Amino acid sequence: MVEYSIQLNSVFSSLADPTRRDILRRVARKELSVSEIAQSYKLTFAAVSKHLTMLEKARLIHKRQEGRQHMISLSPRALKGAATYLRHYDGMWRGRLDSLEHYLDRGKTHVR
Amino acid sequence: MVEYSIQLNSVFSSLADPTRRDILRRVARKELSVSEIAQSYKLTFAAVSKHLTMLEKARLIHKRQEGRQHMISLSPRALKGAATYLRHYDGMWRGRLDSLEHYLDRGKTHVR
DNA sequence: AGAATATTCAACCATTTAGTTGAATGATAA
DNA sequence: TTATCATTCAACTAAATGGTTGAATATTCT
Repeated sequence: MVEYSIQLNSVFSSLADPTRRDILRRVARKELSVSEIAQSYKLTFAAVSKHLTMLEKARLIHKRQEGRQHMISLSPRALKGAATYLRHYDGMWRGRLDSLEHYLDRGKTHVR
Repeated sequence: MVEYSIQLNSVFSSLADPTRRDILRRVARKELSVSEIAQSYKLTFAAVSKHLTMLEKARLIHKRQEGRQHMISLSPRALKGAATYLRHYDGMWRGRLDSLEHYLDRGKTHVR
């Protein structure tokens, strides 16, 4: 709430669902139609369509219409924001990492 | 659903909430008690406590008890999984990026 | 025009989430 | 022991999520 980037909300909630992550993985390799995507899951067409709507709102995919088919491709710009966010924490698991010493220090202060 | 990592679910849903991201940012700088954290938000104590429970389940924070206070610190191991996931897509926004040429190519195939 | 194909919309349901309030637990201080 | 402080639990509500089914829309084929 004290934070700048509202986009991270939709990007991270999109990534929180395994079906959506799987869709991203697949359209990253190759542009696919909605039908081609939907066939891979035990879900209804409508359910997959909803997932795609979410991914599109988060700007993680791009949808273009080709005849009666809607072709989906990855639009990785938004992912970059999330990656940048996480990279921010990169130093943390190198420096004061959850290493053995870390836990040993924890132990000490805990006894205090 | 076709996917390996179940942990990514809880990590990404944790990151989807701006309050939780803000908590992470703050405890990354300095270990803080639950009270100290809660004071910064207009939420009730209980609400913040719930956020912390979520972050702990996602293994993004570590909670240790010191007297009657519970001290919270960042536990960045889990974030690494998310970062690794995103790094997977790193090449994408360098190579076939949403650049001008990309859209021009799109235009061509679209006409076909 | 009519049929078939591809996708979305609308209405609904169950579950989860984010919040509240008030009581309960646990630890320290008087 | 009693009071106080720090935190959580329980019960509740409103909204969001992830799913369904069936109708609606848009495009292409005959």
